[in-house]
Amino acid sequence: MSPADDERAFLATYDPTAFERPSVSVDVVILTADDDALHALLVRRDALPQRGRWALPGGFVRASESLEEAALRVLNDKGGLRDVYLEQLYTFGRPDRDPRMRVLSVAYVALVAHARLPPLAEGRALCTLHVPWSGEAGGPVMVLGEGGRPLPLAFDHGEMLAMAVKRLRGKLDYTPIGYQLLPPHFSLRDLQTVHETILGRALNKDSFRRRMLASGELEATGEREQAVGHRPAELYRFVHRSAL
Amino acid sequence: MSPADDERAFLATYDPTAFERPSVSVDVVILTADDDALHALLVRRDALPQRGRWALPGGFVRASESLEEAALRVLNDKGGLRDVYLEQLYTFGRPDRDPRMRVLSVAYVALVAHARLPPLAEGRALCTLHVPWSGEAGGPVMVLGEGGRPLPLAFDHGEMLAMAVKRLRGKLDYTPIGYQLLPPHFSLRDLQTVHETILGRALNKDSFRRRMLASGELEATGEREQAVGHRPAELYRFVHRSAL
DNA sequence: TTAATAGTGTCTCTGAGACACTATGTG
DNA sequence: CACATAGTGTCTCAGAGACACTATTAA
Repeated sequence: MSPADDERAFLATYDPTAFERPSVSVDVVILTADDDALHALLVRRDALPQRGRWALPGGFVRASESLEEAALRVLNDKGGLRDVYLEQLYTFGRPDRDPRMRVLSVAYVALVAHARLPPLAEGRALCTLHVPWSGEAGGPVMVLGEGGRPLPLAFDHGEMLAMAVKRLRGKLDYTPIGYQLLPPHFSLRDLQTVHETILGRALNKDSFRRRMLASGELEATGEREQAVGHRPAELYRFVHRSAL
Repeated sequence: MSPADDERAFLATYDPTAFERPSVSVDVVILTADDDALHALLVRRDALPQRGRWALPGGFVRASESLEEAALRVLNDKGGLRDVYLEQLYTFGRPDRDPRMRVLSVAYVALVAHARLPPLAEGRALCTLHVPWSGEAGGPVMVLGEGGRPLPLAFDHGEMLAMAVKRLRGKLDYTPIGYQLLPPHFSLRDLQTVHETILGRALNKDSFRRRMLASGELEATGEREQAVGHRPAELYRFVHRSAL
């Protein structure tokens, strides 16, 4: 019998139920920047468990789809979002993280320009993130709702939000990823504000300009800001570096 | 009925089989540096599927254990290793990545000093990694066995190895994580060699020394190298920074 | 004209690379 | 002694911060 026949014969008799299997979901941290603050799209749970608490949009992974496809589906179904930056974050697997049963959750981060967010359906909200630590130290984050009150988060979704911010801060050191949170054309000031919002600290204007322009990833569009009460800034777009 | 009662009543009637569930495994990239090269501990599969190919040590996640506990169990059972650096890497979930059934795999990276590796059991090997790309560009890696011949890898384990190297290279820019691959006391030359091995390029000696000593994470032990044919280097140990 | 921000030119400071020089072990 | 590598002192260069100065728009 050839090795290929071996494989076929084996697979025909294999029992896939021999090991206990957990449920697997994806949860997506959908981040936006506006008004000098980071916001995340959260969904109020109206089903048990954890009814009334706020959760990241998520869903169970279907048998035929990859993890990333599941995350894209969640983005589309729960946020009405397509073609956004999406990156796998971390997989959470504490046995007791969901009281119903064993559920692993693969967390993703998505970045969306504020203007691209469709109107929010009932039970959804853009909640403001408060990050009380600097750099990539990590730690808990607080999420404020409409009235500025802290919102109770479901499951370990607070951890996921915190890790998303941490990851983003790390990436910003070597990637101008902030443009994912801006419209296609933006001023350098806009970009700096986004970076400052993510990092939670002020940046040096001159140095920021120099770094961004030297990166070769920005291209002047020739357009300028409209109707601002001062000298309008030139608008730039992002271009992907040809080779490094 | 109180919210807490609601939760209890709900959980009592919840059907955990309502969604299809994949199997979940952990695979651990156990890395070591020796002879100016990175090595990974691989296991030759003698069961189907993919019999004869080389795989990362791994195992299915049990119902009662967290992902990290599963990875620690794999380290102990398949590598005889305890108290090593361990970090979650990425979760691989292509629906067809295992021909038996849907298996998600949460990959971990472990770093082990070469001297701490116990003798290898039958069917295990320390295989040399060849990384044909520089920086964090990413790309495929080649794994060489005893005779220097490329080994066929099982499933998507080549991707896991490549991502482990990529992650490690990224971390090295801001963490002297290389000490995890060295004995407790080591010379600066040893540390530099490890960093060069991981990065795949030569580093400036003076600058490396300055950076390491300035980081505040190294402490001179007062000991020196023994029986080298030249001036012996001072040995250092790592200390965890108190505050940043 | 004034207010406000965009954008530039330049000085300084710091960290990395380069390199020469000294120190200290073995044979 | 020669030799090899550890470790230091110092020059140069590049990038970041600081800051003053010019440019350009709306009101």
